[in-house]
Amino acid sequence: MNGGAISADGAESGRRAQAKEERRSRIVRAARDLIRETGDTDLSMRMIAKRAGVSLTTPYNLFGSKRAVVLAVFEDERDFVVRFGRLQAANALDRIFDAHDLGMRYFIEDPDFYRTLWKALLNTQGADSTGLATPERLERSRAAWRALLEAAQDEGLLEPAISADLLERSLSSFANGTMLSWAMGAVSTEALGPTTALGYALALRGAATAAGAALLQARILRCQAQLAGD
Amino acid sequence: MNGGAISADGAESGRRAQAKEERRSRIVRAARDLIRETGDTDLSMRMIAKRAGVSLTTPYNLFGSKRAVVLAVFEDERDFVVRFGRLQAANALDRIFDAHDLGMRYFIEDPDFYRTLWKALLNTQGADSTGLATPERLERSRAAWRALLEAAQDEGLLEPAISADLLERSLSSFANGTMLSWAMGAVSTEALGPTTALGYALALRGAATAAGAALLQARILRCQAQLAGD
DNA sequence: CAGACATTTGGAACATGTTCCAATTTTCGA
DNA sequence: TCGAAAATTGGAACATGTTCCAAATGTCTG
Repeated sequence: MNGGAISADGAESGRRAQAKEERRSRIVRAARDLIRETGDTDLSMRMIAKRAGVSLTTPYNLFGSKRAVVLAVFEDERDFVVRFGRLQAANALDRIFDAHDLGMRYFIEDPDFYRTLWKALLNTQGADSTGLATPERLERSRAAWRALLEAAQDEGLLEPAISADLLERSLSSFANGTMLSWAMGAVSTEALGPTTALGYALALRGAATAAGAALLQARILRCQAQLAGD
Repeated sequence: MNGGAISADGAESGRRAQAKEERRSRIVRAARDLIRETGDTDLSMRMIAKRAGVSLTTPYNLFGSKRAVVLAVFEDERDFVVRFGRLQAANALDRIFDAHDLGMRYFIEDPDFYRTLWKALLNTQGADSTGLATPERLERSRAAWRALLEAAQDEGLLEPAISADLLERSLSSFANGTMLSWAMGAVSTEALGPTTALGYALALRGAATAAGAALLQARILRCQAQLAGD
């Protein structure tokens, strides 16, 4: 029944599975290129299929919906969590903002591309509506952030009485809200970085010890100054 | 050229304008009723038009797009800013959370309705993509929040060094992000209130004076306790 | 090698948002 | 009251996401 062996890392190696995998990535690449070249326009399933050299029904077999294809493009572009561990900053709070910078860089360096992606991901016509990331991806990312927050607690910069889990949720909600405004055009690309950083700093300072609060106060004022030049 | 006189409050009184106004509200009402009765299903322009007793093209003449119709439904339901001024709480911070409760109540009391509305508003297919509110509405609401924040500064609960305008933006982004998660199903309706309140409290505490921080700390722990029962 | 199986393929079909158009109705100004 | 202007109307049309189907293609198992 199960064609082909399954190797250690879960990748199937049968010829059938391999061909399927190749079709998958051809579709993802086609979608990515179309967005890169034409933005929103021509990002239709018929176009994607034509570009990928497959039939219109194939993306539906492999992904299920247009939204799922776009989500695959999104996650394909972001090897975010991988670089997450390599943050060098001295204290945990600075590492948090370095991580934030890391994440923001994608959007700032390629705004048109990611804006299109985001807008497409917001379309929740289908019943499933799997959020803005694959469950596994989401969990990995959340765990990484939680680790940073817990480190900050261990270093005595954040109050241990405030749940790192809930704090992570708050930061993530804040980021999503700002991205939403950005995708809709209410926040400019230049303001995106400082705006999210300010929100992070405020929320973190709300959970900070005296030592942490001092560090964050400086950052808040810096973000404010950046945003003042508008 | 301009048919009919224009009365003081901007409402036109000519027969033509009156008929148009009535068609407008018939369409909005039809859309509202359809959402109430069937949720997402059957919320098509053809259905709305049929229910409103107008032709399919009329909503496009009067509103421009389906999204604009839904936005009109949304704003029709929320006389939010009106009740905003009548908040009684002793200190400005409590008034902020009362206002927050006021706003949340809509969503919590009628989750299906508002979830559908939100999901429809997220669809930014058209080029215009006017955000989540009419510009005038948005500005009125922002001004009301700003006033509350400035009152808190005047009462010595929030630091005056932190811009009330930017703080308002942060709170609003946070609310939008949480609503987004809620609309997509990642946050339950029961958790919606405490989750947004927690985010507000954290961000406000990040901008608070010592006096304000103490008040907010208590609220943060209360929200946390509410969310722990999951 | 041959048959069983899994997938892809074309193609049609459906509902949808949106636009265009000519014909019609309704209102307004003189 | 009459003609001009401003809508609405009905209908068709288009592109889209999505689903369905029978036929074809390729792959695995015995």
